[in-house]
Amino acid sequence: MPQQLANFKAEFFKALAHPIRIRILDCLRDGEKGVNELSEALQIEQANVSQQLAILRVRNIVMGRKSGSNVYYSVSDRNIFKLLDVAKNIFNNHLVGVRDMLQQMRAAS
Amino acid sequence: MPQQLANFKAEFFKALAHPIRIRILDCLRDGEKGVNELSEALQIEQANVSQQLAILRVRNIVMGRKSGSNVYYSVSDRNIFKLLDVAKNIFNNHLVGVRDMLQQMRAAS
DNA sequence: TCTTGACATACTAATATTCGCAGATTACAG
DNA sequence: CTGTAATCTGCGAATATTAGTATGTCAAGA
Repeated sequence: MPQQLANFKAEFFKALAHPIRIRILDCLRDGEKGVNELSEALQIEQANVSQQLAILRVRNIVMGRKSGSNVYYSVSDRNIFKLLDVAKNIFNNHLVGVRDMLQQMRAAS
Repeated sequence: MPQQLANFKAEFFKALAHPIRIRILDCLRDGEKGVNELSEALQIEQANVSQQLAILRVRNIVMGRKSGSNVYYSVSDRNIFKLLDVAKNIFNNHLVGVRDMLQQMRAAS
C-alpha cells in the first residue's frame, strides 16, 4: 500500500478515535438528529458536540442538512455502521484489552 | 450504548490511527513477520517499529510469537483485515476528504 | 565468558488534541 | 429592524502523542 493511502486511512481512524464521536455516530444510527438533540442525549456541552461534529464533517463522515435555524446531521455512508459493527465483533472476540476493561470497570465502581 | 464501551471503541480506533501502524498491519496480511523484516520493508527505524508494535500489542490487535531471539508478529483476528477493507470501501466512495487528499498530493509533488 | 544480533524500553523535545469559555454568526418571529 | 434561539468559531491551558537517541535485555554462538 502506498504510504500516502496509509496516511489517509490513519486520518480516518483518527476521526473515529474519540468517545464522544463514537457516541455521536451511534446516536445517528436511527436517522438524522439536530445538534441540541445530540447534546441533550449525550449530556455533553453543545459547543463540544459542535466541535466534534465539525471534525466528523471535515472527514466527510457525517453531513449536515440545514433547515431553518437547525442543522440536522446524518452519516454520509452506511458503511460507517458496518465498520462499527465489525469493530464490535472484534470486541466480542475478546481481543481488545479485556483485562484492562475489567480493571477500569472495577476501578469505576 | 454505554459510555464505557464507547471509550474502549475509541481506544481501539486510536490504536489504528497512525500511518505506521496501518502499514504494519497491511504488511501482516500475508502472514507473520519479524520486527527487522517489518523495519526493512517499511523503511522505518527499528525502535519506532517496536514502539508501534507495542501499542498494537497492548490493544491485542497483534500478537508476538517468540522463537529464539526473534519475535514474529501476526494479527490476532482476521476481522482486523475486514475492518481495513470496509475502510477502503468508504474511501472508494469518495467520502473521506477527497479535496484535502488531492490538495496534499499536489502539495507533495 | 564475551560478543553479536534482535527487540524492547526510557527519556525528551516537538507537535497535536482536547474541551471549556467567550464571542460571532445565522435565521426566524414579531 | 430587533430580539432570541440555535449553532459555529477562536482562544488557551492541560494533556497526550510522536519519533528520535540512547540504553537495556535476552538468546545463541565462538
